[in-house]
Amino acid sequence: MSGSAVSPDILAEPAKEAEPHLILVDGSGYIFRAFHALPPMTRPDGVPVNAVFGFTNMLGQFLTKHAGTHMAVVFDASRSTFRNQIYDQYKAHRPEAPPELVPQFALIREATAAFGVASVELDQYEADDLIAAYACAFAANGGQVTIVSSDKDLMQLVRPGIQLLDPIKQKPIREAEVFEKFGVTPDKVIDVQALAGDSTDNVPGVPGIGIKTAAQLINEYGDLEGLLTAAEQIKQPKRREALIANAELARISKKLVTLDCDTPVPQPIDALLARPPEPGRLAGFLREQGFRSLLHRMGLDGDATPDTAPTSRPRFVPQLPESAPGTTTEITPAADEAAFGPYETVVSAEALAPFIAAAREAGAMGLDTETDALDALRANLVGISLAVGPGRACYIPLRHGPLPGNGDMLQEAPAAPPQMSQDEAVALLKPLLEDPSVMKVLHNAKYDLEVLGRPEHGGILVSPVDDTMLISYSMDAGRHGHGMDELSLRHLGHKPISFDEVTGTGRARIPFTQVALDKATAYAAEDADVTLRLWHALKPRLRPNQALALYEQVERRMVGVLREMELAGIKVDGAELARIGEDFSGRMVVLEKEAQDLAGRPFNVGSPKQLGEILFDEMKLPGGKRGKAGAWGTDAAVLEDLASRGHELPRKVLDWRQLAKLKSTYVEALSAQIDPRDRRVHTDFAMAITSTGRLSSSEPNLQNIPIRSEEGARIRRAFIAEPGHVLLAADYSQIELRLLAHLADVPSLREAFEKGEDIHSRTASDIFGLAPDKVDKEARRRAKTVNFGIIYGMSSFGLASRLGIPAAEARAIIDAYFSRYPGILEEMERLKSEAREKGYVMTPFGRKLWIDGIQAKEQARRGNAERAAINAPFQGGAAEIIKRAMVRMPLALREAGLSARMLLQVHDELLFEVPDSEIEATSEVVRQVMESVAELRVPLKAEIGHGPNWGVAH
DNA sequence: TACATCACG
DNA sequence: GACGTACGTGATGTAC
Repeated sequence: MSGSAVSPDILAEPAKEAEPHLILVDGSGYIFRAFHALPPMTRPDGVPVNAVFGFTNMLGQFLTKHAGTHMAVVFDASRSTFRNQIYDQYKAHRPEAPPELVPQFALIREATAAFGVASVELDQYEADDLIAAYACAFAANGGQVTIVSSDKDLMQLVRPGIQLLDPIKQKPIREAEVFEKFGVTPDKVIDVQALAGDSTDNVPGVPGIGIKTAAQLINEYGDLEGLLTAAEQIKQPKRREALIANAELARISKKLVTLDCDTPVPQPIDALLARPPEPGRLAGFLREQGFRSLLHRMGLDGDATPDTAPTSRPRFVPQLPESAPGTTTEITPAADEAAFGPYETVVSAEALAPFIAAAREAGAMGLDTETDALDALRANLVGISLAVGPGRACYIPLRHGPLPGNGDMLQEAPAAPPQMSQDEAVALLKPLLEDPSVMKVLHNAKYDLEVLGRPEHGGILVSPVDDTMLISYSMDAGRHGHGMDELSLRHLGHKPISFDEVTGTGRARIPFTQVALDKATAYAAEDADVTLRLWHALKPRLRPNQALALYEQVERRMVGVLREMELAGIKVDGAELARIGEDFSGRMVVLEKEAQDLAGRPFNVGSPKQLGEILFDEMKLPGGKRGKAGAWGTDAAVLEDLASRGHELPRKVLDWRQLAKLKSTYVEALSAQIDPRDRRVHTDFAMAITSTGRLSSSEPNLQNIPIRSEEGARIRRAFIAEPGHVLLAADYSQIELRLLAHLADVPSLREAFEKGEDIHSRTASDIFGLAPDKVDKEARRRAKTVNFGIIYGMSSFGLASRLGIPAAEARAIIDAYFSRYPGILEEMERLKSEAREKGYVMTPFGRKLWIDGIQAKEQARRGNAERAAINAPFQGGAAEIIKRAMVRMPLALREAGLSARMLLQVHDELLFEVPDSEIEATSEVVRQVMESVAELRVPLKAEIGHGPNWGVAH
């Protein structure tokens, strides 16, 4: 694909997306623990529910702390399994399930579903067998697997990619822990169990041999068969006799304890994809069971949980309501209020080791990188900071140079301070940063992951990752900014040292490489410390705010997807841009001269102020309006109006402005952004800027490349595909209007979308009372304006000014619209009152969007907020849909064996670079993913085109 | 640095 | 009776 023609150090890395992670919960373990740990409880109707309560509580707790890309709770389906055919005594003395537990099994499956988690079970197989099958398959495909169980029988599955998590101790069980328990490596566990047997499961084993002896024998003879073959030579007579006499029993035992990776599975792995919880279903379930305390604890018992005051901190949810008062897991004051610094500057492996050990011990760490630029694709790594607990953080400088200013011309050049080499630091840190059992917490992870993933920085693929910026954004979009300093002040009551304080500003700013190590450490280590503390403060809020699924399944997965897109960039034909620029320059010279001749004097055509004075003071043209600064308004609408009245000057200025805009922004600035290494431009997608859930794009902004005018389209045609490739553009058709038809459930609009009709023509027919074949261009144009205006909360005044018609006429059109489309007016009113009462509105997928100013006393400000509230669910819902498509796209393409790269997202459009031979297949995969990503009352439709450049693809 | 303007969805 | 009037972004040039 196109990568072959570009610089390998940028693009050589294969597409890697958010790390697949499967969590398998051993349901039976949870159930029996809950049942025996809790006193009897019944619902009002007498159904026993203590196990249901305990299970629900434990699963809820678990989900506040863990999430994977895939997840399932695995249950035992029946008492009788294939093992009873091998050995009829297997688990024979297990008592029947207590009668009070029996009716709870079904409710527990219901609870699982209410959390949006898959249940898995299969007749004739134990949960352990299914766990083995899924774990093996998932790990074999390169995924990470966590099995939540304390069942030692599962320890045989531990290997790279598969670990156990003890649900009681919350402790990972890996090879070291298995060895501690069985005295052998995980792959030999079944041989040890075959010899030692298991009285609780009635696995016979060899009498007289326990785990210790078994481990010793297996380590000596390799495996069970090796041992049985050599049994004759064993010195101890008793042991020898026992082994010879019970060889067959040992073989049967091995079969009983062996978990077969080839066990049939009842559902494909895809069915285990972590799903968003269904809004209301969990609350409904909890209410049905009468679990009021859980409703409350999960924040499902009323309206929005108000944000905490700026300096107070959210608390962890107590682990169990039954635990004695005061024994909850709230942050202790000591840990909570640890000082921010002093921090350690680490310049040796010896000094780094305790931090690495502490990170592994804690299972989570804060991470931050310092660089010498903001552009992640060019920046050099200057240092790394780690945090392992509140106040426990360090900075590892790597590329700090000598301090400026203290060099003496007569002496030798000043030396750089002693530091670890990057190679040494990477060698020590890479295993930790890639360790699936240690959570790495970053703020704006995309940036650091881009820096650390570059080959010259060790190609570190940090995983797993949490991002405090995205955690905050998932809950609080529109409410405030999500920069670290702001969140620290808001949630930790602490103002971190600012970057400007460390490097200076303006001309005096020095690169981070020139910052003295003590200052650099105070700043950098604090950022890692703050990040980790923010994680502790914010992550537990996700579930009670119903934002966990959004974060885990959408926002967090977008990090890797966007990283790949930014890395890929898009090729721009610089020579073509230069030709366009020449053409525009020549025409601007002519227009400028003509404008000045018409004005009667020279003036700066680019100055709205001078233009206003000429038009309204000197030429005395009518219709001038002053802006808030007292200057005449001269924007395009004003100039168009003047031009339509026959004045020549405004047209010249309009034409000049268009060319000036295109030339400065899209010819000159864009050309300067082309990376000489690959002749591509690499944008930076901001994930937590907008108030609606949209992305934004900057440096350069590739979401506002011209298209509407012919001059603009020339620019777009300078975005090209590599040789042998095309650009493929896929647009969601009318996505916001589809959301309107869905949300307000408008019959006529729904029908038009079902039938694939032109929606604006349908609206024209409906509101102007025209037969479908009588709808002309003008009627359609007006209907289109109304359709979009509705989504923006437009008033009759606004419609009148857009259409150039009297306000009364506009009023009549809007009235016709609302009466012909019942439900829309109600929906608009509902959104306004929801915003007023709760402070936020919701997208159809459950993202809360906070509306700033909705309570304002000033009518103007409040009006703005009300229109924002009306628009937010549509804009935000559309953003949600395309993000879901984006996180599914890389896997879908890979599974289809396609090498297309996703390059850009422009709100309702995805742009791909596709090998010529894969155009058709890619189109189908893209269409399938985009159209199936949400189930609305109307179909989703993607329109797809392709060509050698972006203009043609569209 | 604030404002006006205009490129996009 | 006055007020303001279609949502969301980012980049540029002018003027202060």
